[in-house]
Amino acid sequence: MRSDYPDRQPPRRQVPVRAGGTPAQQRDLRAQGRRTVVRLLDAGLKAFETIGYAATRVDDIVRTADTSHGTFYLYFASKEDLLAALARECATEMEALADSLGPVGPGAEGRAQLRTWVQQFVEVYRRYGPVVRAWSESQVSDPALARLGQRSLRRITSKLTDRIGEASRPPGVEPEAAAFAFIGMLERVNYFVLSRGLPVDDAVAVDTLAAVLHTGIFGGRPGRRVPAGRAGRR
Amino acid sequence: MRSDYPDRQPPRRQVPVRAGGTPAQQRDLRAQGRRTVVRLLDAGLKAFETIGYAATRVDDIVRTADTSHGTFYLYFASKEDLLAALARECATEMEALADSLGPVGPGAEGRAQLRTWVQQFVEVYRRYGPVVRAWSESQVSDPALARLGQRSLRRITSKLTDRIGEASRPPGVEPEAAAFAFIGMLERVNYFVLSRGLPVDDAVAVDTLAAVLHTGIFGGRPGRRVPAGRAGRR
Amino acid sequence: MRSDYPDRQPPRRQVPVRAGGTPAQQRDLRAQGRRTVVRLLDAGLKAFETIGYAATRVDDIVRTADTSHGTFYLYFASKEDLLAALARECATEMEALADSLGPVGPGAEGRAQLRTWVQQFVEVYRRYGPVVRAWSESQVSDPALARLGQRSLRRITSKLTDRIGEASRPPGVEPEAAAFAFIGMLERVNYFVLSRGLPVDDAVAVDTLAAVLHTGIFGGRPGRRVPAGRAGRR
Amino acid sequence: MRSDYPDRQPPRRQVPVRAGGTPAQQRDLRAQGRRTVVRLLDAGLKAFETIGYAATRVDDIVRTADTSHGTFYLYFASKEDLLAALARECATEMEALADSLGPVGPGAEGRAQLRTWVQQFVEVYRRYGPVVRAWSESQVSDPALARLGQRSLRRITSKLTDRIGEASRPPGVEPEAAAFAFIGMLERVNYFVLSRGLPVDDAVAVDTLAAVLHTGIFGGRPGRRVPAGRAGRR
DNA sequence: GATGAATGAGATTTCATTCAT
DNA sequence: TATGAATGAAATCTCATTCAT
Repeated sequence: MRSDYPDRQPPRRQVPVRAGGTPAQQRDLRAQGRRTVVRLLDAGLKAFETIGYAATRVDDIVRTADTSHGTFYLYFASKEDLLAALARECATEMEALADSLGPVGPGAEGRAQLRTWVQQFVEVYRRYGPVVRAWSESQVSDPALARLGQRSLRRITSKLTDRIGEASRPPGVEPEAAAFAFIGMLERVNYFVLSRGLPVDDAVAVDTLAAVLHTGIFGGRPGRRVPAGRAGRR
Repeated sequence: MRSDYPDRQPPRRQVPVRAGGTPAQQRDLRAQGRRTVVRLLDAGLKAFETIGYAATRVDDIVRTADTSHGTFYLYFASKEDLLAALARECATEMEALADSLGPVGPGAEGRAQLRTWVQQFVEVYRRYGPVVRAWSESQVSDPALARLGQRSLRRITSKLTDRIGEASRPPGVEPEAAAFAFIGMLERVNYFVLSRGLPVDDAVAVDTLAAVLHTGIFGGRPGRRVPAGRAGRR
Repeated sequence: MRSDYPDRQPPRRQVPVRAGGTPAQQRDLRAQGRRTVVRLLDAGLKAFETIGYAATRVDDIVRTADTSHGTFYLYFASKEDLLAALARECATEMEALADSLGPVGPGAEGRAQLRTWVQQFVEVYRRYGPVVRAWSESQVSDPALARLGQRSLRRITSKLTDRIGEASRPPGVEPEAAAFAFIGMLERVNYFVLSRGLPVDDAVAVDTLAAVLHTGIFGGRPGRRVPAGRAGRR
Repeated sequence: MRSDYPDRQPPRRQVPVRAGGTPAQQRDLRAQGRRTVVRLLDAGLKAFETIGYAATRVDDIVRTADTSHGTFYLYFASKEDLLAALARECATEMEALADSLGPVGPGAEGRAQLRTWVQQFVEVYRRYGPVVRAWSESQVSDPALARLGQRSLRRITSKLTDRIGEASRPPGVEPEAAAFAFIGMLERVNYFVLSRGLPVDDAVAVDTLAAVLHTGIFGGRPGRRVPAGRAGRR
């Protein structure tokens, strides 16, 4: 068995609004236009994923979307404008996710809830990882976009800070710092697993994350510890 | 009191070798040349810190270093070559740091050792953060440089994996995944604190990180937990 | 008193033919089509007025005309084709105006006639100024259109040259050069007043122009001169 | 005899400062760089002259200056930036010219002075005509540049307004409107003569302008009028 | 050793015009 | 008749790198 937990029904997440960028928002699109927007968004996300935001050329995006440069600029003002459109989608999902986290108790149930939440984070991140990274790196020059990122992060960590504050956490754990540790750990592990080929099974990663967060931050009772040396590397 | 631990004497770290890039290594530099190399390395690091590796132009570097384009190429073959030179410095420090981590016991002493180590990580990261990030993003095209990054990361996580495997960790914590969680959490929190203006005191962040890692990964006994709601947000 | 002259009945000018461009002339339009042509012509004139012919985009025109790119090309072959349509209207009016100038005597009556003519020029220019300017700048690539402009100008100046030649002008005034001075002065002053916000009342400008032209070109007797310093700046 | 006036010694005009655009002003150029700036300014002026500001491509300029696109942007931020550099030169000359106009008396001497001034205007315009025209058309988007144009025009017409106000001008001539008529007439006639191939000899044009301005605006006594019909077209 | 100048390949962006509905 | 979508040629602009002094 790869995971200590049974699979849970993931709550259905609503389809994100696939809106275009600045130029597209100044007129209303018909079906064909909306399809093109979606193709461009998908192509952009894929290119950011594959070669990174900075290295992506508009040319890479339009080639993947099977359209022309002219068309790209019909819907987006620039590469950064497309990133912004994706970022808005991502922010919506991330904030909904943050809002869905309930109190985390110290027992097995709390841990299971945490694990479910981590699992959902993984799913969102699997889609929007490159956006999150371009965002968190100083790679955006548009201040509005940077602010959107700050606000989103703040909103998520603020919710986490509250939940951590409610729990009977280990001594030395300051809630706000812990909130950033929480989200930072999730982000990086997902990045390593998804993009950098960390050879760890998804479910194992989720279990580990949930366990570390629960015990290390929320004061979860670990139960009987694994004796040293058992269940070693891979 | 901001920190649970007394300040410890940070072990003296050796001064890194400030070598130039490929062109500089093919001849031997006099004092003036060596000074120019150092100015360029510092300027590069600063620029990467401020505007990110991808957005940094050679022009930004030479302006900060108060020198010229021509001079830059006298010592470095390219922007990436300068990154590589910084990366070699960084790798040296990071690997030395990895090697310095001894076994981490479940008691107060283990936790103190962990905290010292985290503190040292913070110091190295404060200097080389931008290099680490450029490295971890898919922002390098030189395979040798990419390999250097992979190797360094692997060497650190492998050491961490060993130390985690030795400890009697909480159930669900798989050592290798936990090693990545460990390093990822450190990296991101430092990034947030140093570059993104996370309003958390350094010492508090270090305490929190040490506490989470010790309890959540190394099976540290937390002692009496902080009751819920106490010592809340800032 | 703002003007030295009573208002005169401006002679009724016929409504210009609002024909479309090349594509429109190859079929016959129904009422709806004709309305669209008029909307496009007006929108074009307005855009040329506001941002200049060169800077005007087809998009500016169709947005103002509240129609689409596709529709534009249903009636005009290009932006220049629309300019040509406006230019034909303008040429018709300008040449009719030129033909309407009778001999200008040196007395008060000659001056009044001149003033009336200047007034009519103002009215035509108020409408077609941007066309005249696009025309006079080397901004047209269509040779036929350029020729139309040359011919119109020539026809007007030739008429003026004749009228000036008939008059007993001041020494040094060569009729043809004076004709260009005449029309150039009118054009620029109107441009300054209408487009560049020259803070001079219309009637005052017309009076001044008529006075300068009459005395300076047609040898008009000024009567008693205004003593220096009187009726100074605004 | 082509002109009614003997040639006068034109007052030596100082060489204009040939400064580069925004990028060039942020560093100091050496001799080679300054030479390149001059080549680009000259090439730009020539291209604006030949094909008009709007139609000129940066490519036309660099081809004439025998250099590369890259070099162009080393010294100018854009085509408009080069226009601005030329405009600053032009404004300097025009304002100096405006300042040099003394009181214009009604006799032969006043007329001669006016003629000399007109002659100098012709010379400046011969050089900067295209700049003046690009300026006066709504062809600039940079507000600072537009303001420079307004200010220059205002400064010139304000000086002219004063001089006209001092003179005992014909009735109906309002000084400020007349100042615009003055400058507008000069500008357009020069434009027709220089760029549109008006077949009038330079000196004849200058004579005519001086005569019209002197008699029509400054109340100059024309002396014996030329009888109608004499000295007709060409 | 140092520098400013120059380059040109390649990226971004614009926009007149055509097309499919 | 009308339209929004699409196109691609051509323009603008950037910037790592080389060169001449």
